[in-house]
Amino acid sequence: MAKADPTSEHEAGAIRRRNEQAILQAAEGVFARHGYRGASLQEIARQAGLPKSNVLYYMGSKRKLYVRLLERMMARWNAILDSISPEDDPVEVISAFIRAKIRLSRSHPAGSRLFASEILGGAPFLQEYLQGELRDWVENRAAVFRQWAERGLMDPVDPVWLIFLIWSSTQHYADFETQVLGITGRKTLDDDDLEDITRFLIQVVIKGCGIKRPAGVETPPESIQAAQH
Amino acid sequence: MAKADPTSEHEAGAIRRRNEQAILQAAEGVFARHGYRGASLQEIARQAGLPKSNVLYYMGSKRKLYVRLLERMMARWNAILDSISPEDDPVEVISAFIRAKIRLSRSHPAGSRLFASEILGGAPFLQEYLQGELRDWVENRAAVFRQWAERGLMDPVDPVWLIFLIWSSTQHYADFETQVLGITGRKTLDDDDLEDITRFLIQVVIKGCGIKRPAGVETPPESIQAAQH
DNA sequence: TCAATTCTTGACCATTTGGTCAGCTTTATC
DNA sequence: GATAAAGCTGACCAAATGGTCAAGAATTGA
Repeated sequence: MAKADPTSEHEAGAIRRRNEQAILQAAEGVFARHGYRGASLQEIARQAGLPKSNVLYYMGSKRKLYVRLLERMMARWNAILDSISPEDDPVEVISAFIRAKIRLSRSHPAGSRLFASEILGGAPFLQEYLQGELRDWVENRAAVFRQWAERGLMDPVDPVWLIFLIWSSTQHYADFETQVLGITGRKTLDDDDLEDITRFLIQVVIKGCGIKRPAGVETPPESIQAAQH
Repeated sequence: MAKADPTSEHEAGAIRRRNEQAILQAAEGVFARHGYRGASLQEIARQAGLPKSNVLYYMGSKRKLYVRLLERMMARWNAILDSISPEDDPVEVISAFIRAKIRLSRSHPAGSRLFASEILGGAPFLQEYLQGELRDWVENRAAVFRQWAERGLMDPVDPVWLIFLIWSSTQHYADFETQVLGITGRKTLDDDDLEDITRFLIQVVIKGCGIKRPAGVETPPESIQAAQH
């Protein structure tokens, strides 16, 4: 007797898709919590509601499963990393980036922690990505920031340190949620909290780096109001 | 034949102290890299240059060893968390805190990562600390920040989010060193880099939160110059 | 000097690890 | 309804895990 109900889905490969999804989700949590070595297929299988053999059947090996999760997270990442040009409004760009980053950490907390765990462990599987795509992206942004600084649209801060500042502070609320909750005594961080945090970070970064709108911009859109005061 | 040279040291307990130190140092690195579950006593023993049995002889169990490392790191932590009063100079206090935090992450990177790994894993061993000492400390600081805001010495930002911002950004350079190095293409972060980062963070936080010196302060000390511009 | 204490470590243990595989059942295709 | 393909999984494996222990070696203190 099959445990899964033979419901509606009739498309080919439906079973595979459903089981893979269950495994990926379970694995993301376990890897995030215990790291690559500390995670066990047994626990992943249990959380996915499947026997261990079945996990191996779909994923091949622990390593392949892990790499697949990393790649999925990097893909989400890349979807955010749209490029910018020196002609863009700095206030708008920085605000949008902070917002997007927080939203990503929020919508995929396990993936975010998985990434953090990988980096903590020395990034054995991500060296290439860090030194390739991500590095190019950072240098691209840094170049634009420098042009903004030259045009007086922001203070001449080191663009790389600025990027890392945004990075770390936004990441923090996903990766260290336990710490934030423990210290604040909350049970969860709700959407209002996140909105507060987002506005706070935008305000501090924009004001702290003296980021200005280029001449000719009149009405600041809603999303940035917190940054003016 | 003993492997350790029977040199100078003649004080009682010298052997124990030396071996425990070797074990603790090795273990800090391994736990930081692989997390509690992922770390193996075998590897710790190897890095300490001792047989596994010897590690157990000194530390009792994996769990005890881990807890001991956490406590050691928390003790270092606590040494930084000196209390402040509303009469202090906000600029001075914030700058000193950022500096101290960076210095700690810098001087004990493995311990810092160990802490991060513990939090990522849900802080199973640190719940008490987070909800006790650390929470009290945060609330204490938050109260002072609020008074500063009332006296117009800083913007009325949420003090808790400010503390977390400082926390996360300073921690980042220890925990995510791999990422920073990979992306910047450096081999190491030297003292000059760290000084740059420190000044940048101090500047952004102080300017970004509109933190001012109280009336009556004339000459800003060297350490803060970067924050004025 | 000699007994007491501390230190050292290989052998060993039960359990868990990632992974294989053969044989089964279910689903898809014509 | 038959054949093929995909899905399923318990039994099994070698290796590694945290931990115990006994017996000997080195150090200490009187």
